[in-house]
Amino acid sequence: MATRIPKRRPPPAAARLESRKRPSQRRSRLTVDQLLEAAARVFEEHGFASGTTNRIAARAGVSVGSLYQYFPNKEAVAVALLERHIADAARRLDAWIATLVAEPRPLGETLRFFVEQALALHADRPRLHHVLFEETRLPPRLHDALHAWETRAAQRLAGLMRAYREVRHPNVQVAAAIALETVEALAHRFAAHPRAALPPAALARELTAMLEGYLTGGTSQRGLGDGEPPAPAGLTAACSAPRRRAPPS
Amino acid sequence: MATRIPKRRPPPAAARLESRKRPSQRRSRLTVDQLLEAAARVFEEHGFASGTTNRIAARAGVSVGSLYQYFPNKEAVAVALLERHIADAARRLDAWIATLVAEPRPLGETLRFFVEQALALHADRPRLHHVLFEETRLPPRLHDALHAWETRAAQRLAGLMRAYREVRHPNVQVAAAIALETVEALAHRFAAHPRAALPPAALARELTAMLEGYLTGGTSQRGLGDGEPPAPAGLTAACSAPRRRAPPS
DNA sequence: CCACAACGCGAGCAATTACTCAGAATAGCT
DNA sequence: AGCTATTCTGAGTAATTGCTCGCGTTGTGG
Repeated sequence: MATRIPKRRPPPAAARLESRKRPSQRRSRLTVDQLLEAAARVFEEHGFASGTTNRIAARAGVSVGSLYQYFPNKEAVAVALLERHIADAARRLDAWIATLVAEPRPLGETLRFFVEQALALHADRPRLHHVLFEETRLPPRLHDALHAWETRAAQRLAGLMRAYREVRHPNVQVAAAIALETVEALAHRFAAHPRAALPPAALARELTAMLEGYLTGGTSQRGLGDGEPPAPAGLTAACSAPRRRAPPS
Repeated sequence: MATRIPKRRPPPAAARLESRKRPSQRRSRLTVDQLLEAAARVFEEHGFASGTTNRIAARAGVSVGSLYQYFPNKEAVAVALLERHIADAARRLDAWIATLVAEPRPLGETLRFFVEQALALHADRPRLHHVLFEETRLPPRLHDALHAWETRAAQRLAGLMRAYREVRHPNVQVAAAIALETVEALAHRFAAHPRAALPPAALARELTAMLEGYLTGGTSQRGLGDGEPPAPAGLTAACSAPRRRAPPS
């Protein structure tokens, strides 16, 4: 079949994309929790398309009817899972930013911590991650939530970076956004398909180095206009280039 | 329904994952081409799960029967599309590496070209890309092909980098792999979901700067054992570090 | 022009799935 | 216990889809 979501029954009912019903008794709250955990496992195992609602219900030890009492449709289950994940990530981000603000550490350590946290966050249940983020068609609301999260994270990271004198990038906001996207993108990619040639430790080390170099380098604000021959035959220049932290002469 | 691929009919036929039949007349070769192009469009529009074989056939102006004469199942269509794409990418990579070897350019320009090519490659039909790479369960054969392509690309890039004296990373092979993965990951990410805050031009510029800094910085081969205070307050060191391509002592 | 092979057709089968509904079971209260 | 709202049940329904098969059409070699 295939995700026939807002189709089929125009007059009767099923168009309500909202939550349908909220569990009020303890029993039902437990049911919802079991359903969500079962859904996570089933999606992990079968993917979104083949992760059928019947399978989810069975795995949770309840009947399909119960599932549809709390979720208007299959997509809503995935969305709930996604929201739960986003909330968790946001909580973690806040926590470690608070830590770093409370007791500052050298830039290198901060970045390394950041990279490792991001990698760890994605290394946990990578298949589920993939199913939820890539296979599921997320509704606009979720898109917005994700965007908001990312913006907030970039701003917080920028704020953190501004505290370091070594960070010389001309536009900290942009630099933070790039750094965040880079880490996210690579974490995503390596969680889904680990590369034997680049084990997690090496990845973390290299990525940290790359970010540190990027943030502390004063490069790239010319760009745009390109041109300008940057050294005769593509050589010589190494550290000789004008920008350094402390101009030698 | 849902990708019921190697199921259902054990004795009769349909288990052959190979190509089934090859078109020999001109007419049939045209049919196959039309089918592939139609499949690309249909997958783009509906995703893999809802991109039904009937729809593909209809879009191609032929009947389903004809589709199944050349493809053993739906998945095979996606795989064919994917193989076509990989071949194309490999061809482009070879072409521009040849160009760069023929007439060398400064590192910055080379990197910028590399970044822009990668971004452009993914910016073309991003939705189709996503469907094929993320929504489709690719068979081991394809996985291997992709891995091979990536390895080859990394090696070629490393070879190219070795020609630049400014490239100071202690392990060019690793550096090239990281650079490649980074560009691929970001290209992928931004093709799928462009960020208004980071338009393509800015992304290309920043990414180029980041890579250049990374490749020309001698940082990162200590790491691993961590600890060791990296200079009083995380600064100074830049190109000053001792390691270069050739181990000093 | 003829016979044979390659190719194309498309109704329809069998499987699979999202989702419903009428009633049974349970919890919470007096 | 008795009563009501909440929760759970699961067989059933309509839709949808991958894929087949028997037959018609077109190309090719002689």
